[in-house]
Amino acid sequence: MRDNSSQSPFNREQQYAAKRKAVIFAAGGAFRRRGYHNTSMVEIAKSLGLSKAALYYYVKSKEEILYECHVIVYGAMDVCVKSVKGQGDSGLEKLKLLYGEFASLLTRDGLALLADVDSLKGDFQAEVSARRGKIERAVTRLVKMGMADGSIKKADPKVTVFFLMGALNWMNVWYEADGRMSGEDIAAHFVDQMSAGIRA
Amino acid sequence: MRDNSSQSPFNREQQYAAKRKAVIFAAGGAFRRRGYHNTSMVEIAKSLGLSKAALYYYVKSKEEILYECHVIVYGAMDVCVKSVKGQGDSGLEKLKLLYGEFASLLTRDGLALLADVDSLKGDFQAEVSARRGKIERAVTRLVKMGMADGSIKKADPKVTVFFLMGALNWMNVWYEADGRMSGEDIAAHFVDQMSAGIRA
DNA sequence: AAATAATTTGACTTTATAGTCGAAAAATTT
DNA sequence: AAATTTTTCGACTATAAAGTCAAATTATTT
Repeated sequence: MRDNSSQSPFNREQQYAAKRKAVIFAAGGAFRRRGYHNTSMVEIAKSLGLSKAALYYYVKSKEEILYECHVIVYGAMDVCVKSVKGQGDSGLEKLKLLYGEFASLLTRDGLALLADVDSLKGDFQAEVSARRGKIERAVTRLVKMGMADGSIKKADPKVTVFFLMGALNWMNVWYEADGRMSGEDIAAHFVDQMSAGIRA
Repeated sequence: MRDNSSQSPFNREQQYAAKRKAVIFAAGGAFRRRGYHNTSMVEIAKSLGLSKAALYYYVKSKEEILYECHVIVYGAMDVCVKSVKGQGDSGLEKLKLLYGEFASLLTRDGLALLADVDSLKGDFQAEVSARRGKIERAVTRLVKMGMADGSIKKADPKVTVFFLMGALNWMNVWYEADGRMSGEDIAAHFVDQMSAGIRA
């Protein structure tokens, strides 16, 4: 009885977790491209070479997949928020760093800010809304800080944030890693256009 | 036998058209708020004090409603494109005028740029995509013009346009005519933030 | 007020797809 | 290689919501 419990390719739990993640990412990509309700469980299964029933060995429901997609992205965004803590001298500089992290996040790893929050019910929707709110508040905080320290032009903070988060959210619709332009180049462009729009 | 054929409240065709429009706008508002697939025909009907069956006296299918919603918005945007023709001295000035028209359009009349293009099939989707493409090209044209005449900072035109159209498209998600800020104020803010972002 | 036309409805059918389940197949352990 | 556990699947059920239709209701015309 060898103990393989910690060596990756032989570890049951890790294998399971990796496959579950593959299911969620395959689904997430399809959700981004065609929308949650326009993607069936059968299509997700086929894209992985599985039957629909096999999917339910890894997830409880289709809604749970959508929930996990959101949680993964907001988790990654939380990491961004932390990673820029303490960096940047002004509100604007801080915001540029954070926004750049967000933009490159969304051009990597197949992660996407899905819009389908309304397809979630009850606790799922509540938690996802809360996490989105948290991110939005982090951004708003920096915007207000910038307005206070004179690095960002004074204006309604909420609308300012909606504008720049909108541009980010819309990436799902058009961004495909098609090689025409690298994710980092797009991220750099976004930081430029965003910051020029609000600079004092 | 009086001839009422042209007096509005007694004209059959106009009555029918007005009611059909009410159906489409009620549905469009719900689609914007909760999404196409999260809105049932029964809900649309109830919001108008009708039964579901009555809806089908005015429209052929749910998909037709979504199609019409798109057509109405792109029609209104086409009008905007025409209305700013010949105005503005530089590419940037022209773009500001057009963008302002778009923004105030979307804060009036319950019109919204719906994202659910993928829920349309075949010809419906083809036509809506074509019309969206047309608008996008009109905007891109102005951006390129501005880059050529020196009023807009040189950068990748496509990404530049995606950014500013994204901010516009995202309005659906957050904008409610709740009085906190007037549509015109929001439109003015959007023009400012957009133009500052790309000005040479 | 009878006849005709427009509008609406309740009850029904159809359809797409989410989700279940017992058993088979594959991998792992003894 | 037998036993056990993990993974997969075919065939099924359940369900929500779209769409239909004949008949009832309401409005309009004669």
